[in-house]
Amino acid sequence: MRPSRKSSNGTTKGLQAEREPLAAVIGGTELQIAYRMGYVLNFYREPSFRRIEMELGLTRPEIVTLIFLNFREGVTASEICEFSGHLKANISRGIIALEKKKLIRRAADKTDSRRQQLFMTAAGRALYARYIPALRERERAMLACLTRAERNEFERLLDKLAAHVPQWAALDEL
Amino acid sequence: MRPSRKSSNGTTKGLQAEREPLAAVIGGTELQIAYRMGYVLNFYREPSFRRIEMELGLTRPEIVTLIFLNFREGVTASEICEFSGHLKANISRGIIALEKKKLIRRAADKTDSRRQQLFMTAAGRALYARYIPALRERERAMLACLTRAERNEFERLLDKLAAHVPQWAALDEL
DNA sequence: ACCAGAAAGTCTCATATGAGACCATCTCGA
DNA sequence: TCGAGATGGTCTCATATGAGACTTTCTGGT
Repeated sequence: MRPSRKSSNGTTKGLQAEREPLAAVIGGTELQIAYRMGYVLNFYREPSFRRIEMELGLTRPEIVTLIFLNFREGVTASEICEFSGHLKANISRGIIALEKKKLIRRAADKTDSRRQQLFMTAAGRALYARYIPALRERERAMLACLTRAERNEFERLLDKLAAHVPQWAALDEL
Repeated sequence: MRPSRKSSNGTTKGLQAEREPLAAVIGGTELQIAYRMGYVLNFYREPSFRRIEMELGLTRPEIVTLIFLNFREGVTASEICEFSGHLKANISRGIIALEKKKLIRRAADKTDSRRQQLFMTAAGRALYARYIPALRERERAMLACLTRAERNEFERLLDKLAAHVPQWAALDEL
């Protein structure tokens, strides 16, 4: 499932109500919780990411790579894959592109010459600084309807869910 | 951000621990809550969807369209866009493909000849029945680590977030 | 010390997707 | 009643993506 549009023309009117209360539609599918997570997340993430893609000429793997590098320099491509969920082919392409644009640089890992550690350049840091505020602000807006206590609880539950991902993510039968 | 791989070879070992506790990485980016939502959701959604894509030869818009139709017949393309987050061009293509495969049928809306209402065929229902159990089961697995009370609370918070989406989703400045 | 298999990263190919133009129909105000 | 603009849906084009083959390097068991 991919994100959401403003009806593709500029309004979000359709969301407000009209023929059915929103809740009726949202809760309608069988996958209640998963669907809602996707619904909220899509509206948060997609418009911002698309904007970054268009205005700064970055692909998603590139955007995500810079986010990870900002968090910790020296990270490798496969670590980014592991935690971003992008396919390694795409992260690889993104890294090549980022290096070409001088936004990151690579250094062979001394202990394992297959790996290459990644580092931001000043230009990379500058570009990152141009798009991250909007993402932060939009996250804030998304959560604004929750009380502080609710937000804390929501985060706690998400942490718990995230910590348990390894227990079921590998179950391909599902 | 798109989903997650099993390191691309078949194991999920990298997730378990190794160089850093998972939590350190997960919580590392600035966008704590948004990132975690994406992380969990990706591991839930992507493997299942990819499997459906490959085994049943459906695209994502097609999968989603069948899910919506199962919930309510007679829905139109733009309604599916509105709540699924897919672009209308893609839903349109999906609908055309689904009709070609005889999984749905279309009927012009009498009151507005631009719109066309969509209905599942028996074959569509049968195909839907083939993939939905795995999605349900995987959602169950994802939530299994929560107590019943936590799950209820999580759902309540998601509902609240979803209900407030219209208040900020349109803010393009963000 | 060796070899089978795993892991990191790159590449190719086919395809699904995003952007946006386009057409037809509808709506609403003057 | 007319015309401007909104809306539903389709199409085209360029591009990002998924699948998976491939190379090189590392690892663990014998």
